[in-house]
Amino acid sequence: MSKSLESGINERAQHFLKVLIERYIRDGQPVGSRTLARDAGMDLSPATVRNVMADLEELGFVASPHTSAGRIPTVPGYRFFVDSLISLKPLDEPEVARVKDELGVDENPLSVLESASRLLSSLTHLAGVVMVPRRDRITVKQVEFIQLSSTRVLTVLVTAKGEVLNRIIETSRRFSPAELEQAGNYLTRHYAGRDLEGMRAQLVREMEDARRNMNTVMARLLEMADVALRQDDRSDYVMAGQTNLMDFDELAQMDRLRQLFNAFTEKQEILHLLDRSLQADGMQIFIGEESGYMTLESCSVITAPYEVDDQVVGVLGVIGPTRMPYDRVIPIVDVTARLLGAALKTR
Amino acid sequence: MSKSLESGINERAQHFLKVLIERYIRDGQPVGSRTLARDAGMDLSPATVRNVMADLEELGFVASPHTSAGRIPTVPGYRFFVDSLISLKPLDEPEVARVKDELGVDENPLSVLESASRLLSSLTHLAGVVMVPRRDRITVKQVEFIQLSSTRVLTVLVTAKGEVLNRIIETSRRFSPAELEQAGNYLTRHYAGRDLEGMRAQLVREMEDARRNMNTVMARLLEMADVALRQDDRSDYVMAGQTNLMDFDELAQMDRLRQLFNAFTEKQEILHLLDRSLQADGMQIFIGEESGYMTLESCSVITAPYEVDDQVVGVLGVIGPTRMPYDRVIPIVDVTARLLGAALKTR
DNA sequence: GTTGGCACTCAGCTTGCGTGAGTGCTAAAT
DNA sequence: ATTTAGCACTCACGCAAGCTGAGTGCCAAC
Repeated sequence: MSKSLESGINERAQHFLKVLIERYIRDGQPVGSRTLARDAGMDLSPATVRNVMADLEELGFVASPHTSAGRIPTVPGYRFFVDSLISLKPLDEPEVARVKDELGVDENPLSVLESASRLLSSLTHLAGVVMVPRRDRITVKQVEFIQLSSTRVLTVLVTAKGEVLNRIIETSRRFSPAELEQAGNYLTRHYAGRDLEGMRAQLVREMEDARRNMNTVMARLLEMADVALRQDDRSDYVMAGQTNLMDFDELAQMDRLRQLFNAFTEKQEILHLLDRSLQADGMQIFIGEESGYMTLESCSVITAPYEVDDQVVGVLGVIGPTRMPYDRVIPIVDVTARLLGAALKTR
Repeated sequence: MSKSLESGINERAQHFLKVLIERYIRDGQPVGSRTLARDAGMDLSPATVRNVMADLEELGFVASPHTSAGRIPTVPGYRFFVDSLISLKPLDEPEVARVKDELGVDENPLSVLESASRLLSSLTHLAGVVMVPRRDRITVKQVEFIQLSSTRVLTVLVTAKGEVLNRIIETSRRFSPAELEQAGNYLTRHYAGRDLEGMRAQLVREMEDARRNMNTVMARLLEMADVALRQDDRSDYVMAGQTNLMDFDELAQMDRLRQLFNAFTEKQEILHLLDRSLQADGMQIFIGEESGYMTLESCSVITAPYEVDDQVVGVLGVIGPTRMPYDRVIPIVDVTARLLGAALKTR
């Protein structure tokens, strides 16, 4: 209607939106024109602010829960805020030190992940989540085969970091212990230092060779190894601080909370979301309904990928109510992701 | 005071208490004299019932939340009820069949446990919990040692059921692959079929022998094996249906719920309780504060040990509000424990 | 020992009222 | 043309009053 509207959202309106959202995030109350006029520090009267608010409401950035309530941000409002208005509050030195420290102490890779999710939840007072690294980028140091029964063979993969992966495979034919040992030694000798994916590719090539040279025993053994490597442990995550979410009154209704906690134990929905974030590299922010899951209604999810040796191997993040302190949370997720990557680096 | 009181609690009073508790469990409302008079089916007037109630209150079996409210059971009331008054409602055929069925389908021992806890929670609408079996009673079929580095050896124990246990041990001395293989073969040959405990006992004896005969290499190897077997995986449990507990209004306050869910993720408190139940064999019922944990205030826990080949290897049970249908839940826990034992039996 | 009657209690619901925070609109001021 | 003051209006929320119903304890009669 008015000319200033046609040109979209002007400087001043943006400033008001920013202040409004910051205020709302701080104390969870709808923000009225009086308060906002004071907070914005621009020496304007509440009446003027009301005009601006009306514009912002028209544009869909804010809404009022009822006629005489003041305004709260909408999802598009938050979106615009995090995309264009936010001033991030980086962690201070002691905090960074703490993250480094707590990620450093442990040997066992799994408990490093657990520390990370505990850190995320305790720094943000939200729920922290860390996807376990994809294994196919992990380097293998040693391969052993152990006969379990006439048709079952246990494959033991030892990773460079000293983790041990077990895989049981059914074989069509019985192998002698000597053959198995030989196969293990062969793989260890020729493949050590490669990641699973690399091993698999190489294996396929050698299988061709063996078949051409009519070395059927070798071909069979390689085939078996291929099956073992192909078995992808389906992805998983570790989580901490779920109960933090009980403190937010926007999630205080039992049915909402129940849905949410069910999603946490079912895992697949969260896992799917994490996987999407893994594809789209870089930090991801899902605000409210944006994630597309009913269970995460009125929740926001912030994720960041973490990399080991310049390879993205997983994502981590936090889950909390839409009304969360993005300016603090985003740097926390970011830093944790970086430092987790560093902590997982081959020692 | 009155003559009937001195002689403790008489037949009729017991009947009233039973009916009252059944009624209260059914619909969660304090039970008044009028209702109780009707329910008890003894053709007595409310006034008479009131007299009896006054006696029961004096004895501490019931209490009234406020002056004009009717009575609800106290913890001692529930206690007396489950010890002396309860009429259990056994599962019907289809239900037993369902339990058998769902415990039977899976191969993997861990997912059998998960099925069990899911079953418990879905049959009772409470939270189901299953402790993972103690390993030291489990029979070992095969032992292998794999050199990881100069001082680290991976022990692979294959159980009779095809489970694989990994243990990494630090050794004081370097062993050759041949020595390790020999040791593995030796243990597999001489110890296969025994449980971990049995192996450990035998091992100690042979170590003595070896030392006497100055066979130091053998002594060292046996020592190493001893370390591997001694490593107890600390106990753990699987749980299902936690969110069921959100439906009970006696647990609907956020702080209570939060404490409870924290206890579920912390694990040690629950674990300790399960362990106590494991010591005291037979079914255990902890009502409200009886368990001694603040976090389980106004919760009851019902556990039963499950056995494989006449050996108690673990416990399972349910956690729910004090006001739970004990008459249904007790048989469910009982049957599930029996059938889980059967499902885990060596095939 | 059992019962009816009676006075009493008290949680919970409804109703009405006042208050305060906030709005939109209009007309005047800058 | 923007900003502001003023005004009427809306509505959640809190509070007190009042009513109702379920229930009790006690007493006197059966």
